[in-house]
Amino acid sequence: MASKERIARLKEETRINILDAALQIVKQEGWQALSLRKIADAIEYTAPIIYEYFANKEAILLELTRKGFLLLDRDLQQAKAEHRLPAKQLEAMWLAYWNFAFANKELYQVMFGVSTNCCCELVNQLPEAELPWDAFTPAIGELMHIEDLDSDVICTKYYTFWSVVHGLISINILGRDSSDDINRQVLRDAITGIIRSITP
Amino acid sequence: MASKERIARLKEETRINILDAALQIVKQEGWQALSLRKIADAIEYTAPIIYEYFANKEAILLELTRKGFLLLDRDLQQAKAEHRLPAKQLEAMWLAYWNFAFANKELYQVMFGVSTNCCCELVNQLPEAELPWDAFTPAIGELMHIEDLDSDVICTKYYTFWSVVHGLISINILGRDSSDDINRQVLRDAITGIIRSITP
DNA sequence: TAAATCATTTAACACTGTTAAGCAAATGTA
DNA sequence: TACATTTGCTTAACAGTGTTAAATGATTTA
Repeated sequence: MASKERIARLKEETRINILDAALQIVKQEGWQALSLRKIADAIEYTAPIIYEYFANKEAILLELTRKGFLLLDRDLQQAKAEHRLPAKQLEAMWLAYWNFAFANKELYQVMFGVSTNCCCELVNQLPEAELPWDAFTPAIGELMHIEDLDSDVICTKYYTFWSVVHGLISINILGRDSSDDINRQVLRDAITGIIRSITP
Repeated sequence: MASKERIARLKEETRINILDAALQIVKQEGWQALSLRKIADAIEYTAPIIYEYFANKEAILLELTRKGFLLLDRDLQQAKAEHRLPAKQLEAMWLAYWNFAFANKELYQVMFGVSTNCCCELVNQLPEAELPWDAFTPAIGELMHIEDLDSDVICTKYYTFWSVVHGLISINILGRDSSDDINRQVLRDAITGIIRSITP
C-alpha cells in the first residue's frame, strides 16, 4: 500500500527532473537546442521514457510555459504589493515584467512565440496564461474609475501597455545592441506616457 | 561566349526559383514547415543542388529577410509620399508597417525572431535591415526640429514607436482573436499618443 | 512457483540539414 | 575525331531530430 505512494512519489520526482533538465538546457543553450535525447541524457534515462510522463515535446514546452507564468505572476504580485496608488502599482508591475523577461530570457521566448499553437489555444490549455491580465486590469480599472474589468476600454489600455513592453522586450531579446540606458528610458517614457494618458 | 551568359541567366533563374519556392512554402505552411527537400521538390531538383546556390538553409532565410525589408521599404516610401506633414507621414507609415506585417505574416516572422543570430549581426549581414530606420527618422527629426538623426532623443522615440507597433503585431500574429477594431484602436491610440508627446 | 504487470531499453521509422562520392553529359583540347 | 576535363546533377550516406513498437528483465500478484 505504502509502496504505491513511494513509487508515485518517485514518478513525480522524475517528472520534475525532466522539467528541470529541460529548463536548464533551454537556459544554457537556448530553446532551439532542446532535444528529447538531451533531456534523457541529463536525467540518465533513454529518450522514450519521457513519453511516460509527457505526451510529446510540445507538452514539455507547455509545462515550462505554465511554470513561467506562475513565476511571472509571483513577481507581479510582489511588485504590486509594494505600492498603494494604482499608477505606482502599474509602473512597478511593468518594470517587474520587464525584469522578469531579461532574467529569464529563454523562458520568456518559450512562453511567447515558440509554441506552434496560437494564444487562444494557449489560454484554453493553460489558464495560467491569463494571470498577467488578472494582475494588471484591477490597477487599470482603479486608475480609470471603471468597475467592469472586461470592458473594451480597459482591454484596449491593457493591450497598449502590453504591446509597448512586449515589443521592446522582443526587439531587445533578439539581439541587444542599443544601450540599456536607452531601453530603460524608452520603457519609462512609454509607461508613464500611457499612465498619464489614462489618468483623469 | 554567349552561351556562358545564357547559362548564367539560367543559374540566376533557378536561384530565384529556390527563393520563390521557399517563400511560397513559408506563406502556405509557415516557416517551421520549410525544408530543403520540400524546396527541391518544388523546383524539381534534389536537395543537395540547393547548396550550389546558398551556403545553407539559414542563408535562404536571410535572403527572404532581405526581400522582406525591400518590400517593406517600398510600402513605407509609398505611404510617406502621400503626405507632407511629418506627423501625418509617421501615422501613415506606421499604419503601412502594420498592414505589411499582416499581409505578409509568415515573412514578417522570418524577418524578426526566426533567425538565430541577433539584430547586430543581422544588420552586419543585411544593410537592408536599416531601411525602416532611414525611412522613419527624417520624419521624427522634422517633427522634433532636430537635425542630428542619430541623436539619442530620436533613437529613443524611434524605438518607442517600433516597440509599440512590433509588440502589437507580435501579440496579434501569434494568434489573437481579439477583434480587429480593438487592435486598430490600440494602434491609432498609441501612435497618435506618441506623436502628440513629441509634437512641440 | 507460475503468471502478470511494470519500468525501461533497443530497434526502428520517417524526417531534418549537410557532405562526399559517383555518374553522365557537355565542353575544351590535341 | 578522340581524349581529357569540367559541369550539373543525383545517389548514398552521416548524424541528428521526434516518435512508436517490440523486446527484455525485474517486480509484483495469484
